[in-house]
Amino acid sequence: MKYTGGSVILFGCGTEVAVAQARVSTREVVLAAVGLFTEYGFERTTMDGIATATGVSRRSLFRRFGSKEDILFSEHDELFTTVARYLDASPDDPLTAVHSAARMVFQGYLRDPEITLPRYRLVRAHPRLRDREVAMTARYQSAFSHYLTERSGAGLSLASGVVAASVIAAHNHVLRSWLRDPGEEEEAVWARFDDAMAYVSTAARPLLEPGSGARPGRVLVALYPSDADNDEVLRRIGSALEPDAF
Amino acid sequence: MKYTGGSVILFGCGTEVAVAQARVSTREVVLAAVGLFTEYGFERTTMDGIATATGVSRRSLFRRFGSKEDILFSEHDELFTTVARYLDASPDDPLTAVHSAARMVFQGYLRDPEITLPRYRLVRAHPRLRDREVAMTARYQSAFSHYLTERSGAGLSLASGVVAASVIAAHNHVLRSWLRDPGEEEEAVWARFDDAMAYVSTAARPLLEPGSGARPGRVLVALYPSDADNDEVLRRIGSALEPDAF
DNA sequence: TCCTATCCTGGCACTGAATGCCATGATTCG
DNA sequence: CGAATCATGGCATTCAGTGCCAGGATAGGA
Repeated sequence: MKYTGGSVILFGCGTEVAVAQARVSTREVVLAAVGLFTEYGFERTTMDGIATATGVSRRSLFRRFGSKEDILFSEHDELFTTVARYLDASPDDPLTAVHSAARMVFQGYLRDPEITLPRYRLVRAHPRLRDREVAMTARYQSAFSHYLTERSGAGLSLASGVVAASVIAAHNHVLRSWLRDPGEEEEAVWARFDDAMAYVSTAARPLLEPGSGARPGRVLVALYPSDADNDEVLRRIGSALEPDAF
Repeated sequence: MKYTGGSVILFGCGTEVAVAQARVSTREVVLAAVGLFTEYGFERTTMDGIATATGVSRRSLFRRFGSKEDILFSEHDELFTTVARYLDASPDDPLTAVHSAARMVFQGYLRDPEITLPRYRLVRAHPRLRDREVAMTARYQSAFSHYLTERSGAGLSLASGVVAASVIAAHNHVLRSWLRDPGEEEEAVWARFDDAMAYVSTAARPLLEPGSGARPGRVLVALYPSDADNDEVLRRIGSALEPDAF
C-alpha cells in the first residue's frame, strides 16, 4: 500500500502524539470541496480554502485533480474510463452493449447522491459548470457512436451517431427527473429508465441492422396502443402505404 | 450610429493628423484573435497580445467578449440568439421549424469558413475549446428539445429530447465531414445535409404525432427498399406482429 | 541493514486570466 | 449649449494554474 506513512500532530492531554496518517483520499477531497462550493459558491471558494479544509496542499490539489472544476467531476472521469473499457470488451450485440453502458452511467449517478445531487445544483447555477457537465455526457455519446460505427460497419456512421444521441437523450431525460426529485423509489426510477431505453432501442435497432443501409428508401414507424387489434394495425399501415400518404 | 468619433494619430510627412476612426468591429477582433491563436497556439496567445494586435485595450476586450474563449465563439452566440428568435416566431409545424433551424445553424458554419475552419482546428487540438464547442451545440439541442416539447405537448418530452438529439447528431455528422473537407461543392454538401435531415425527420415525425403518447405500448419500425411491394411489406409486418416476434 | 532510485508531496515564485474601481472622452437627448 | 449616458482604457487586485526545487516516504537490490 502507498502513502501509509507520514505523521500528524494530535492535540490531546496536553501532549503531542505522532500517529500514522493515511493519504487523504480523492473522495474525501471531493466531498469537502462540494461542501465548500455549496456553502460559499463555486467562484468564492478558493483552492487555498480547499487546501486548508482538507489538509492537502494547494500544489498537490492541482497535481492530483488538474483544476478546480476537475475536483467536482473527478469520479465522472473514472466512470467514463470504466464504461469505455466495458464497451471495448463487450461481447454482446452492439445495441445491447450500449444499452448496458448507459445503464452503468445512470448507476454511477444513483450510486453516489452525496456527490451527484449537490453537483447538479451547482451545475444548474453556474454556466461554466453546466458546460462541463454537458461535455462529459458528450464524451459518452461520442464513445457510444464510435463503438456502434465500429461494430455495425463504417457505412452506418450517421445511424450510429443518431442512435447514440438518442440513447444519451433518453438517459438524460430520466436522469434529470431523478436529479430534480431524488426521493422517488429507486425501483420506480429504474423502471422509467428501462422504459426509456426500450423506447429508443426498439426504434433504433432497425437502423443498425446490416443490409438496411445508411439511407433506406422508405421508413415506416407506427405507434399504437398495446390493446390495439393486430388486424386494425395492419389495416392502418396498409392505408399509410398508399402513394399519397407518404 | 455609434462610435463614429474618436481620433487616431497618423504618422506621415512628419506631421500628426487627427482622422475619424471607426470602432474596431467585433469581426475584426475575432479574425485577428483567430490568426494569433493559429499562429502561436491558444494558450500562448495572451489577451495583451490580442489587445496590441487589434488596438483595443485589454480591459475593453474582456468587457466586450467576456473571456478569451468567448472571442472564438462570439458569433456562435449571435447565431444562437438568431435561431432561438426564429424558432420562437416560427409558424410552421414543429418538426419543420426545427429542421429549418438546424439549416440555419449549418448555414452559419458554411457562411463563414474564415472563422469556422481555423476554429475547428483549434477545437480539435485543445480539449477545453472542444468542450466549449460541444456546449454550444448542446444549447441548440436544448432549445430544439424545449421548443418541440412546448409545441407538441408536455407528454412528449422524452420524444422531443430524442428527436432534438437526433437532429443535432445528423447536423453534426454532415458538419464534421465538411469541416474535414471544406473543398467539396457547396451544392453537394447541402444535398447531404438535406438527406441526413430527411433521414431523421422521416423517422421522427411519427414520434411527435399528437395522440401517440409519450410511451406507446408498442412501437414498430420497418425499413424496406423503395421498390418493395406493398403487399409484401404488409405480410412481413403482419408476421412481426405475432406475439412471439416482439 | 544500508544504499539508491523513484515517487509523492509541499513550498515558492511567476504568468496570465478575470474583475472592480475610476477618470476620461464620445454620443445623445433636452 | 449643458447634462446624462455609455463605452473606453488605465490601474490595482484576486486567484487559477504551472514550473522549479527540495524533503520525505517507499520499494527494490546488494
